[in-house]
Amino acid sequence: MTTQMKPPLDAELRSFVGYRLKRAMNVFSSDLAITLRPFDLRMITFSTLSSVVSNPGIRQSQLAETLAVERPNLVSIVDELANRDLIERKRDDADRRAFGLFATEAGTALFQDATRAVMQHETQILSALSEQDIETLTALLARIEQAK
Amino acid sequence: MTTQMKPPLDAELRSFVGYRLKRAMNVFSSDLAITLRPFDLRMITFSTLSSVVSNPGIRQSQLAETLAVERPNLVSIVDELANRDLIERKRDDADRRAFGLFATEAGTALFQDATRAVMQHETQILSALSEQDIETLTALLARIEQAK
DNA sequence: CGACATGGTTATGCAAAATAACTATTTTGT
DNA sequence: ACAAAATAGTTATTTTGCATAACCATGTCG
Repeated sequence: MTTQMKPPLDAELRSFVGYRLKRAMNVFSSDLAITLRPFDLRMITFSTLSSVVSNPGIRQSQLAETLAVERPNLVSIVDELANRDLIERKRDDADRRAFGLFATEAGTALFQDATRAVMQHETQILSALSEQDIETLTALLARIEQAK
Repeated sequence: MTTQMKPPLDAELRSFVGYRLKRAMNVFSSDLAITLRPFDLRMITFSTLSSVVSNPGIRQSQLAETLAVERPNLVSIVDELANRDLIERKRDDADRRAFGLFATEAGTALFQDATRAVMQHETQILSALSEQDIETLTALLARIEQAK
């Protein structure tokens, strides 16, 4: 007698790439949240910190644009990081409406530690994929993103 | 003079697959939401309807498990579809705690129309990818999902 | 100078997602 | 057979993410 494998209840949905994308994303992000918890960071605060570390002096409006976050929502995110002295708002003398954002030493250090953890997380969750697979995946995702 | 391409402000983040995944997912899902609007369906109600059409008699608890939705949150989703007479709750005589869910004729019809639209949407948003690419992507996403 | 645009903020609303606690029914263990 | 535990569904509540409108301060342009 052959082993009869009954199809999952979402078999039809699995024919949609969008559904697969969402499922993979859920696994990935809930797992990543756990990785970031020890640093008291969420995905969005990690992303924000990353962009500030890599782009000293970046403005909130640029950040909002970059991370696809509404400006009003970015305020509390920046507040949170600033209150923890991980980043600083410095008034821009040339345009006194704007702030330049800068990571503090503590912010840079935390970011480096968190980055190591995130990289470890990625290699762990992607352990079933080869380097080549990951490049392929990245390229395919980029093409979807550009399809906008 | 060579054209100088300055790196995007999220260049570092783009080295993370998780970030790419999220960005691609955002494009995909906000676009899909527009596709579903004419049918007055959201991603989750479409998914629910799909599972009910494909699995007549499925229970809410199975549905919640399948779609990775908390049971309490599924109640209002099922309510919504039931109020629109797209699905029906029928008491299970064998286990009178449970309901079996069934799509009505109208529900099945709407689902078929919506499915056509979603399939069209997918071919459109994935138009830059070959059949082979899509299969590859699907397989890679499945492996991430299983990495749980 | 006055009109308009831009950077940041506040307030607010809405929907998604999670948790606790409850009723009704079924299953389990002795 | 019966008490205890488990399961199906529900209600109520909270938290969070995401979006919009309206506002202040500053800068730009006619």
